[in-house]
Amino acid sequence: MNNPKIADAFDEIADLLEFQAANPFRVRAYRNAARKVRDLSESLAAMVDEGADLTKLDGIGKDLAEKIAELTTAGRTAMLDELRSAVPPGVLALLRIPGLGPKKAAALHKELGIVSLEMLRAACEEHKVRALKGFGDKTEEAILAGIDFAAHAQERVYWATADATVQELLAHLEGAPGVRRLEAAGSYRRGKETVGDLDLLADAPDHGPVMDRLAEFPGIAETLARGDTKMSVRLDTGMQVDLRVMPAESFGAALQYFTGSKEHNVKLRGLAKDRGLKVNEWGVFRVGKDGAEGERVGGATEDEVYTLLDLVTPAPELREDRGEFDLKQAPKLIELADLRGDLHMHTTATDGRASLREMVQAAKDRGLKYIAITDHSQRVSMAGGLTPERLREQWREIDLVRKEFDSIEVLKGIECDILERGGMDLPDDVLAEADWVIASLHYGQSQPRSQIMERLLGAVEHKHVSIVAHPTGRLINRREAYDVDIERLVAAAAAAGKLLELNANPARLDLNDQHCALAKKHGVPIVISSDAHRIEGLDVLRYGVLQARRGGLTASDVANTLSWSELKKLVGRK
DNA sequence: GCCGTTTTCGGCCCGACTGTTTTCAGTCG
Repeated sequence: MNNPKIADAFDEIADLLEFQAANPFRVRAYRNAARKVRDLSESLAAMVDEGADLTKLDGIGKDLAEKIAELTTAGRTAMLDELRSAVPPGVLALLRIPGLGPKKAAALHKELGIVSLEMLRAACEEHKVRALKGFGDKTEEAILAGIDFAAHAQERVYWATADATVQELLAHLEGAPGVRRLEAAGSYRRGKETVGDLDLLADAPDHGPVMDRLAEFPGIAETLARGDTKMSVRLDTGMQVDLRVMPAESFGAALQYFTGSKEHNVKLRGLAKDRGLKVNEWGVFRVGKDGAEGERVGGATEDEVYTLLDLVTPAPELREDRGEFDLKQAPKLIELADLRGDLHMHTTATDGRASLREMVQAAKDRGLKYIAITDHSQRVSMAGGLTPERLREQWREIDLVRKEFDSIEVLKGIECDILERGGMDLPDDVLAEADWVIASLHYGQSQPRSQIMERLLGAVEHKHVSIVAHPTGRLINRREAYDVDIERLVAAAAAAGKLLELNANPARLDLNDQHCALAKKHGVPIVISSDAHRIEGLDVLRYGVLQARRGGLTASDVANTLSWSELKKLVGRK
């Protein structure tokens, strides 16, 4: 059993335990473990095989280590089997309904015997639900409305999609009377690859006008809640937007709090407690001897909050409780302006929509100093992949283009397929002539790990290959990664002096943030590439930069911040 | 269920909002 499956098992255990009203901290232990396992780059199955001490992992104790061993060897754990037999399948679906938590869901199951969304709908329509203690007619109506919502609850959207909505919301709210400051917080501000809902924070003397303004936003489906400081709405797209209106003196504390992540905040508040302080969205407070809230000591800015706890202020992208509390100084993370070249793009020669010259002009317009033209190789027949003859033809065209354009270098590249049986899709003598050779895998994606790794490692060790593109192949929300041993791939790249791509397409973002951190640890340079198939495709680099920042990368960790002549030496091209 | 030079037991972040209640539990983030 692989890491994601183990994480899923722990999450399911947490859900089931919660449903049974188990100790909330025990539930949290399982959720924490699920997250740690998901974040882990090493294969737990391999660690178990090697007899590694899993309790060395943060959040994994004796009990969870045993369950991991059980899951990796037997593919199941007795505890989960027992929980599943105790809770009818379908009951957990109730928890997806907004407003239904474990307590209410358990009451519905216990009192009315409800085991599915369909039964729940019938019970609501027969008004059996409102008769239960703790339920009323409003709850019943909310559940009925929530069933349809839960049935097709949307998944988290790409950061890029969320960004478009955020910009519209901010532009709309800026017009509200009295608004002094406006920020988008939450996972959006942390630059997470997907965003579930939007958190907006406003500094205004009075909450009324700002909330009224939000209510007028075109595309609001309904208002979910509205109080003195907090308002929640749902957009037509299904996305939820939470607005908080806070006074200026609390703005920093509020921004810190609503930026999260949850795990970061839990840790932060624990650290505050150790220091005799309390942190909430209103500020930082001393705690009296009797535990009562004491003097307020700060909270106007985020820096103030962190400084009061003797911490450096981590960039929002780093706030995931993945070591940011140990920072002695804040790293200067990479920025979009640091990128000087783009080394992965397509033209009409294969499946691109813009011609060679159009791509060069568009790249030059965007201030890029060098680009590599990297169309597909012949194996990718659906895209009209290039044979050696057609590739050489394109390179002759590039010779001409080089004379037509100044102030941008155009490199002769290729995105060469790694064949299903292993080996490269073009002969060595052709690859030897290229300035830049990308190796990537498009076919045989469901092969077992051993085969996938043989292909990837073969490419890494190939003398003419510069880099492996979209190394895991995952498509966010759509396709799982190939079965890649990322730890081994990174180690091999380090040994061979090769580079790895961070593909900036919002649907790929491959490598992911944790993989970037792993590459940095091994000293493997990352190249952030657009993989553009049209002119506008060149504009995705910013999403790659966000992902790189989440991995803690600085400009010196990213190879296309170098000039081409520096980068050429790095990859050993003549 | 995890964790620990203050602890191997007793902690484990904190507050807003809603609905169903007459003071609070449940849910959510």
